[in-house]
Amino acid sequence: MSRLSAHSPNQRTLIRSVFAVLESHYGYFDWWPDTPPYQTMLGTILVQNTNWRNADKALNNLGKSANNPHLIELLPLDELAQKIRPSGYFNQKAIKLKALTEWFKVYQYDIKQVREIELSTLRKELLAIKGVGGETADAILVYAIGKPSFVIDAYVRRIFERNGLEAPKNYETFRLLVEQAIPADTKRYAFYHGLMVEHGQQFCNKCALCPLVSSCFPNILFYP
DNA sequence: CCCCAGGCTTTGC
DNA sequence: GCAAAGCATGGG
Repeated sequence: MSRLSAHSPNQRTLIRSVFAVLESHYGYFDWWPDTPPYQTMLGTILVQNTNWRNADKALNNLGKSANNPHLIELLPLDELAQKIRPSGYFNQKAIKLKALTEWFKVYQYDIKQVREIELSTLRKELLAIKGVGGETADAILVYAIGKPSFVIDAYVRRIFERNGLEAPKNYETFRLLVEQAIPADTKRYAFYHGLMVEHGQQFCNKCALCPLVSSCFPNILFYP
């Protein structure tokens, strides 16, 4: 299979085509729907390098605290760690949840105040939080805050690489590339990332090729 | 027993 | 600036 190198003129076309194929196959769905913003933020930390099943167990263990930053603030660190045990790395993640909550407190735990802030400013603030890297920051931005920042995760990388894209190794470079290929829109960014996860989870991660898209690849590569 | 899952920070070169 | 180690549980 031929690969499109970085800065190839067809690079963005390939990206758009992959999304188009997935969208036509799976149709629209509302991914991560109706989850309260604070709980969504906690979820982005808890799911780091684990599966959603384990992250969800941790959220359930938190009970009402999962959507109440005041309760998380009052919860002793070691108790918090024990509750989130199923998500793995629980000692580190407990510290991360505390740090994230401290950041939220600056805005009086009010998501509306957060949404007043400009995207680039918020992104810098989030990246400054201990335990929040690029992917987590973008997930918080798009799913909890509602800003158009595209999440680059293992699924996005894997699927694009298997479909001929020479994906930038650097996170920021990759994110900007995808964002240049798609109009900035929160709902669309959320949905397209959801498509990647949906598709990635339906196929064996060890497969050399991604069955659905690779079979469509000959038809979409040279599509204008 | 092995490997993997929607990362991030720290350390060492 | 990049590679490697460390963090830890649950499921196949």
